[in-house]
Amino acid sequence: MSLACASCPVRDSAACSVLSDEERGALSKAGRTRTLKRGELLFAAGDEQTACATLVTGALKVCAHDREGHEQILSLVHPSGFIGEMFAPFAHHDVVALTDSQLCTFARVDMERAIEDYPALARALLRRSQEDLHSARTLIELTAHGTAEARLAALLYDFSRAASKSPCHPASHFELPLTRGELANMAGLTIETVSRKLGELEKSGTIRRIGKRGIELIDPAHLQALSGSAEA
Amino acid sequence: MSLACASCPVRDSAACSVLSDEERGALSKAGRTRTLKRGELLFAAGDEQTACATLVTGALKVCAHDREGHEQILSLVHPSGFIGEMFAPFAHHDVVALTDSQLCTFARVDMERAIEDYPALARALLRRSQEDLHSARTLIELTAHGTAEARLAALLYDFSRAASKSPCHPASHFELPLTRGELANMAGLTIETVSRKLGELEKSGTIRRIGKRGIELIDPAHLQALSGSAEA
DNA sequence: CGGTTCTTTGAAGGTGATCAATAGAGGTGG
DNA sequence: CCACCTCTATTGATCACCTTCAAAGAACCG
Repeated sequence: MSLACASCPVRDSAACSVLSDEERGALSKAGRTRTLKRGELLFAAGDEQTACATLVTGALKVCAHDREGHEQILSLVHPSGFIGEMFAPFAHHDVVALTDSQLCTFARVDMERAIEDYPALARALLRRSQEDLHSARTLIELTAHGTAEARLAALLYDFSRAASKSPCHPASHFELPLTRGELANMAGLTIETVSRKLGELEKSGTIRRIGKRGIELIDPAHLQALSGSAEA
Repeated sequence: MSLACASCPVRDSAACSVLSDEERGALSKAGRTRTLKRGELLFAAGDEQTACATLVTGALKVCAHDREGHEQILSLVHPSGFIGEMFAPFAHHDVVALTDSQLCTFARVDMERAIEDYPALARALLRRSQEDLHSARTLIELTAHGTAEARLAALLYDFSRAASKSPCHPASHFELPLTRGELANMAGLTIETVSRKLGELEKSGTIRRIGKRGIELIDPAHLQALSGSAEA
């Protein structure tokens, strides 16, 4: 294997985990590892020769830009996530590293062939795509309604669950992969409002800020209540 | 064939269009047609025995509800669209008919079997799922930023393109499948603001309202300019 | 025609955006 | 090691926009 699949941290969770060792070995020959530093661009909107990739370590954001250059974050990608618009003639969005990251990249033609050769891979990608769809809809739910406080609470609660290993219980401490500006962007607010509301959440004893990026959940139930979410 | 595939209006565009006639015939034996009247529920959030469906005629909305009962529209489904969370243990969202609709429904187990038996179907659903993902992200882009006018303009422009047969040029006249309240919901605004802004768009000569649901685009370029979108 | 629902229009108030300045963190080079 | 610079975050004051509350008008259906 040209890629270090044997020691890959996402070998049991990425899309390729459904392949047998031989199949995975064959696919890995077509792939290339790549490392990105924080802020580096993986794919650019408009690229015609788009590739796909599985994120191994780090974090990415998928974002659009309006014609005035304002950025809108559409999705975050965590390890074992798959990125790539395999059926579009060109990439619609930029993909940027939020932190230093490692990936497996594949040329589009190779991935197309792999999907035809390995039906299980197509099913795995279908499953992943539907999960991405669900995440996108969750983000719609967060940003469409409610006050600034509710949106921020919902976003933080969502992140705390993403950071947790158990799917239901939120992590009590986590590091935001985002700057304040990116947080504001996702919540549809301004930096200043986010800063103020975080301060209020801290004063009310709901969270505690640790350094610039760290968040400790002191009262997760209250955070969830503020978010107005319908989850149990 | 138990379903009228031969005369189905979406036989060349739905996911099942990738199947051969015999394959489609076999699948259709497992499916059932269903008609819904405006407002009827197809799937309810929390349903454990979820099914899937292809929309043949009409229009659907996918929506979530927060604990106070407020609805949030997450997606619209047009004919040939596929609905169903095939990998989730239960449905996350309600699916409701916006107008009288016809569908082909399939039990989950039958669709799972079909995906395994017909790899081309899995690929078709993957493609469709990625398109749905792109639509969801477009909606995020619409609702996250900009003024009320920009959001409404973007939404209307999006609908006009969906109503058009040619993928790029907007339809000059179309019927909204949504009430004012649903429009407001999708744009993240109130009914009153939508009503006011529609009035302003009409006074400025950008659109014309025809009856309660009809919209005529008088100045599509201006509408697009107001939307702040990055499209060419 | 009366009832219900949806839409339009009006006036007041609040929430978050904007503008502006300060403070802190991280990095580089002297 | 510290000075310096840049980038990010916090805090404050003002204002505009949208929401909220309220009522009247229009469409639909019995």
